Parts: sequence; structure tokens; C-alpha cells
Amino acid sequence: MYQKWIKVLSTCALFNGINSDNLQGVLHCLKPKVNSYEKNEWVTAAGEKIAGLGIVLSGEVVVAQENAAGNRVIITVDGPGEMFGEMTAFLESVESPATVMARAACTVMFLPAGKVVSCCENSCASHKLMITNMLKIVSEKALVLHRKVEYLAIKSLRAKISTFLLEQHKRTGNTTFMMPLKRNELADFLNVTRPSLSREMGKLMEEGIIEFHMSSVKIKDLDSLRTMAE
Amino acid sequence: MYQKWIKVLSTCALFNGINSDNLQGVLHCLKPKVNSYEKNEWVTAAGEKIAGLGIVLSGEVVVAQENAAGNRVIITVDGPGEMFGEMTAFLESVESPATVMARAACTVMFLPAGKVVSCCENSCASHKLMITNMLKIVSEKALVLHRKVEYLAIKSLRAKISTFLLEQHKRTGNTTFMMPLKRNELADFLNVTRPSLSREMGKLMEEGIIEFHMSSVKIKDLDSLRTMAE
DNA sequence: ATAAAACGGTAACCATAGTTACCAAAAACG
DNA sequence: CGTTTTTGGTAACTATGGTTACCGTTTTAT
Repeated sequence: MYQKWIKVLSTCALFNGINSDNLQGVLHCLKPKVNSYEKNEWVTAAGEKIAGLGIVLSGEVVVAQENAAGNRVIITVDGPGEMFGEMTAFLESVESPATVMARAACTVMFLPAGKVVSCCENSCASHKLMITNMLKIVSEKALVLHRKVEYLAIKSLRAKISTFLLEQHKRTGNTTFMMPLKRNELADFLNVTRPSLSREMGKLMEEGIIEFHMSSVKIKDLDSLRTMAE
Repeated sequence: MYQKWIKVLSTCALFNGINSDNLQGVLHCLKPKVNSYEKNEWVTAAGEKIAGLGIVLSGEVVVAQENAAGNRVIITVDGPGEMFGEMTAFLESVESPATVMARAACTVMFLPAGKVVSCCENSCASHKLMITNMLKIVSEKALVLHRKVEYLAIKSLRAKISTFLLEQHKRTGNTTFMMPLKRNELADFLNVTRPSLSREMGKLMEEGIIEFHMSSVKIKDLDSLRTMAE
């Protein structure tokens, strides 16, 4: 029944250490629902009760947060094998503050939260493993938010950009790389406006600290960048 | 051996649903360490490996984050029965980005993370309950960080203050209340400077929207405040 | 009780980034 | 292909909030 997705699911952190056979059993026991969405369709709107734990099977979803002023702040982008809703799935009486939207046409599997925690007879060992995995996943998620807080707490735009570029440098191990976000998205992520971002990046180029064209960026003066990130 | 602390510990969310007798057993099995700290003493410095899960037995600790520029951003204040380190306790090879400092003289219990997850024979039922509690706790923590992100994402100082005041109003159910943070701390929390905070609060008073003297605040125009928080 | 330290308000000046609007380049679509 | 849509750079003007410094008040320590 779920054979089609076993391969993707085995890459999901929730099923870490569970082999295909056991995974089949677990799925059969969890009775997950699978839905498909078109690009830009809502998967979950803010305030709506999430149908449990979500796992992206194909395509991509954007997890974002809309504040009262209507500005959308991107939290993460999830692709195949990645999860969302892990923050609220185990908390009763908490409506999710996040919104989930299909960034591309996608298929999503929903796991009922209650079944994830309670062991059943046929595959209790796997269930226990799942719980341990879940604990790590949620901890990890908290840490991601923690880093998000770090970004938002940076006061100057220049320092935000510098920090972001240094992180890309560290990630790719290269001084030339492609930006993983478009200008608009980066501006959202750093919580500034796009023209301000463009202006500041222009200045960094003028000063010979970086060079860029569209999404490709080259760091020319790593030390200056480090100083400015503080 | 841990009798002295049973009462406090039973208020800790980690031991929710575990009665005193079982708690004694669990503690005996977990073999926690108890340390005392003086006011302003470091409990855990940034980057240091946390000794596991921390539970405040008496006094208060401040969990904060120091960014590269040296600005301290308060994450939470934990009192008796409250925990810290729950974010990193279950993640190997992750150094904690947070710092923990004694806000007042305090006593702290540390639980080895590994023992929390793995069942032992004598009190397996209680251990299982602990794991479920832990899952809820970490989820809750993630949600708190999520709210923190919401605050930081607010762009104008006026809206930040309005949001904060509205939250106090909601919390106390009263239009007159005591601020739980000093000006410096509030400025830290909202990620702005103290003079700017004072200036803006002064303006709000001038406009007849609020009234305040030191830490006591009275909301005079709730609707305006709501509009400004957006 | 008194000195010292911490806290909080204020004001002038300045730097940073938001706003708006316009245009060019690139990508998507038929 | 050519057209439409999306994306991104730029510039003038404005608003917001940071900086610094000073001073009175409140709290803490001795």
C-alpha cells in the first residue's frame, strides 16, 4: 500500500534505523493519510489544526510565519523526506502558528500524532526507536529556531548579510557559491526589505568586499566580512 | 538522599504523573548531580558541553545568548522546578549556543541525558512517562522560541512595545500591571537600546495611550495599542 | 545612615534602513 | 520566438531608532 514511498520514507529522520520490512509494518499500524497539493496551494493555514505530523514525499513545501502586519517570514523549506508540524504535533490544545504552502506541486503524508507515541503489539521495538528519533528531531528543530533568533537579533543589515555569506562560505567550503535564496526570499529571511538588501549588497561590492551577479556570489575579502559580521 | 528536593521535583514537568515513591526510584536510578551557584556565577558558559539536563531546585537562572557583537539576548528566566539544556541534551556533538547564569543564588540538579532515554528494569513505566513528558517539553520549548522569533520579526519598536504590553494585559487580565522586566532587560528582550525604548514609551504616554511610573504600567487606550501592534 | 552602584528618563545629533517608484534583465509561457 | 511575468538594481526622500552624554532617582551594600 505504501510501497511506492518506502524509499523516500527511509530517508526520513523519523525512521532512522528502521529497516524496510519494519517500516512497512509501522506504516500499516500508523495508518497515515497521503494528500497531494499544487504549487502555491495551502497545505496548512495559520491557526488551523494540523492533521498531525507531516512528511514531504515529493515536491517542496515552505513553512512560514505570517505576523500581524502580514509580513511573511520564512522558517524553512522542506523537500522529500523532510518533516513539518513536529513542533505542535505532540502538544494538545495548541493551534499551529505556522503556515505551510506548496512551493512546488507536492505529495505529503500525515501521521496521527497519538499513534506515534503509543506502542502497539506488532512493532513495539520500531515504535520505541521512532520516539527516540522524534526527540532528536524536535530538539534539532528547537536548535534551528535558536539560530533563527540569532539572525534576527543581529542589528545591522550589513552584519546580517556578512553572517549569511560567511555561513554559505562555510557550508560550501568555497569563496564562490550560488545563493540558495532569491533576493526577495533572502530579504524575508533576514527580515529586511528587498531594496535595502540590494543597496547594502551594492555597497559591499563597491568596497570590493564581494562580487556578485544574480545568484552567484564571490567573497573577495573574507577578513573584512568576518569583521563586519562581528 | 534526594528527599529534600522531592517536593520541588514533583512540580517539574519532566516528572508529571510520576508519584513521590516512583520519583524516589527514578532519581536513584538516574544518579543526578546537584550543584550550588552564587548570584551572577556561570552555570554553563557558551560552547561548553552541558552536563546534561538541568533542573533548578532553588533560586533562579537566566538562560541567555551572546551574539558575536557581545549583546546579551535573554531567552528565558528559570525558577524552581524549571529546566534548561533540554534543547541540546539529546543531541550528541552539539555544543550549546546558550549561556546559563545564576540570577540569584541557586541550586541546580543535572540529569545525565543518556539515562533519561534508556529504560532500566526497576521503574520502566516511569521512564516511559518521562520520555513522553520530555517530548512535550522540547516541543513546548520550540514553540517558545517560535514566539521569540515573532517578537524579533516585528519591525517597529512601537509595535514591539505594543505587542509586549498587550501580552502582559492578557496574562494578568488587567489594564494595570507590573512589568516583569526592568527597562534594560526589556530593551534586551525586544532587541533595542534602552534610550530608544524609553523615548518610545515616553511618546506613548504623551499620546495618552499608556501611563507608567517605573515598573507599573496602565493601559489607557487598549484599541490604539491593538492597532499599533497590528 | 551614608556612600556607591544600578537604574531610568531625556535630548541633540546622526546613521541606518524603510518607502516608493521606475527601469532593466532574466525566466516562464504560449 | 516574442510577450508576459518575475526578479533585481537604483535613487531620492523620509522615518526610525542608535549613540552619547548627562542627571536625577532608586536600590544595594557597608
